[in-house]
Amino acid sequence: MFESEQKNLENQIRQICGEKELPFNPIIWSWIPFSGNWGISASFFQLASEDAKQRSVRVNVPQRAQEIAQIFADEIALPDGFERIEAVRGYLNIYFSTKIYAQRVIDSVIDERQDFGRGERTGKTVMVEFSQPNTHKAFHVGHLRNVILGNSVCNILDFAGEKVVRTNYLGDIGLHVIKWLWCYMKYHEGEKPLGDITRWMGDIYAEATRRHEEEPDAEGEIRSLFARWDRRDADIVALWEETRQWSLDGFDQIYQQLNVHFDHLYFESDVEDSGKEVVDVLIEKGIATDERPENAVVVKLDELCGTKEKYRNLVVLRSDGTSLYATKDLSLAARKFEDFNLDRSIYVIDVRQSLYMQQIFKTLELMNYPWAKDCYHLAYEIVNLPGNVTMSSRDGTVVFLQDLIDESMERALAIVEEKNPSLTEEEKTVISNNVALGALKYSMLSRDNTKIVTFDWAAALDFNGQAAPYIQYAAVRANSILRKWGQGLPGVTALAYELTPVEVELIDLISRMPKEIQRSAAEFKPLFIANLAFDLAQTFNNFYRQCPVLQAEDAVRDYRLRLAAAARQAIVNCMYLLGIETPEIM
RNA sequence: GCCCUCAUAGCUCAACGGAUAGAGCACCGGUCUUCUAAACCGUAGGUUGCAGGUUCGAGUCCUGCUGGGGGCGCCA
Repeated sequence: MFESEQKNLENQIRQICGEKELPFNPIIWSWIPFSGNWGISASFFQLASEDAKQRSVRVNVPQRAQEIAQIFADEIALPDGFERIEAVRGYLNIYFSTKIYAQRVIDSVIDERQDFGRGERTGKTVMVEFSQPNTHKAFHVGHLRNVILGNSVCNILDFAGEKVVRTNYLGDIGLHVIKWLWCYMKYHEGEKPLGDITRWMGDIYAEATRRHEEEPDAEGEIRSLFARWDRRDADIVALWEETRQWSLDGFDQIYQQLNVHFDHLYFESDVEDSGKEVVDVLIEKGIATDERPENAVVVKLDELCGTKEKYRNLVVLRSDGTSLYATKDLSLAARKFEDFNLDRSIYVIDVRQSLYMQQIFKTLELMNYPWAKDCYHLAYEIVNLPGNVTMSSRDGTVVFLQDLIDESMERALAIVEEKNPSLTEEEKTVISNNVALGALKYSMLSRDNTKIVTFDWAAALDFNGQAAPYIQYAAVRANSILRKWGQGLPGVTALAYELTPVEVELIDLISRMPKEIQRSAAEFKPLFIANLAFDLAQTFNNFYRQCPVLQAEDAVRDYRLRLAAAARQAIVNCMYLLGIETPEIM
């Protein structure tokens, strides 16, 4: 928000460096880290160190940095909007005139509302592929992190200025589907899903797996069904299409609950044939080695790249000529760029597939696709159970998504009933929905992508502390002041009193939002936004306690009303980026 | 064997290579006659796994080690 002022200061520093024959480095501005001090800061240790090297003298760097900082503190002509400049221990601290900047921050939030924090359009298009569920299977908590992370990253990239294509890639073919069809035809012929479709589909899949192990004839029956599928027997294809649609409807139910949408869907079945064509090309170009029928078709990456045990070998086609995940991924990658003229292609896939992703990207590079370098694997750690146990449907350890949501909603509802019994049933439902899902999402987004999330019921259902409900509640409190005020927000109000430290801190935090969004987008880390949202909420709660709004004299009241509105908006915007809704009341 | 990743307060986690390593939970004690107490305040808690290195400066970067997790040709 302070770019032009920063530029001005940088230019002055550059000029002074010239005059004093000092080397010039690009200035890295950061916030003054002491609460209650609002302004920007830069350090001059590096400059001092380089200066000494250039002149081949030994200096005490911190001391010299302080001297240099002092030079700038003396020479710089403060631009409008700054009230103080000082050199402190090698740092140059430049303090905002709160009068001017506080107002600029508040005014622009109120003016831009839900767009506050948006970056300039970059004109770039980025595709984010996430979720990637298998049809005919269940959806459990292990799948949740991907959806929540992918969705949030999409929101953030969009807000940061890119055009985002939200894409899902559905595993609608393969052995798991045949197994499901086999079990359905044999034991559930004619049945149709009711209610929780995905659960129903998942139950049949679990049954199929069990029967497959238990029944001696199963293996043969499944194999012959696979053969019929391979021939594209009309009745099998018809059943596949019908049952696949059930799964898709079930996923829609889930995505709707999670408030996640996709702009485009790809299906494995769509890229299977084209994938085999890609493999032919690979063989033709000598990139892939065809060792059929004894062995598979393999891209020997280490051999081709001259690396040792780095990329290993990528199998791109089975020895019987059927396709693999890699077969399809290779053609899908190209198709994405053709279909949407992308600048970048992001894959949100868990960290266990890191090597595989590198293999795919490397193979694309060997095929000389110029966009191969624009593919990026956004790896995240998985969700485990306590004791570092990975959820597995085989072991029956999975926590079904719907169970979690239901339980969470129930608890949230009980708390709303207790805190606010006078609300209508509809209001209570909306609130418990926002609170329950918010808590769930926040718990996954507020830790780094590289950290394993340990799922346990108590933690998932804990609405206290650094969690979404705390943040939502802060926004609700702000809203409550505004509602009680009962009139439109006062117009632009000049600051007519000395801001208290907590007010300055709150405004400071609000002003950081645009930068945090850019940083978060650059690193694909919703965590930064999650942290900012919490800081905002915490500071707002302090403000709420320390600074009376409606009781204050008119000028103060008007200013604080606007500040409360701005703080609320900033919190709501952060939460939106996390895919979390903030209720009006709770 | 090779590669990736994680290790910070009792627990769960933060901390753009910078100033005094911070929150939450849990524990103990306090705060509703004032805009919703789903809140706030206070006390306590640390050799950032170990050893080197780079740097003016390292929880952060590099190397090695220890320990946990993951991955390494016909699963997705």
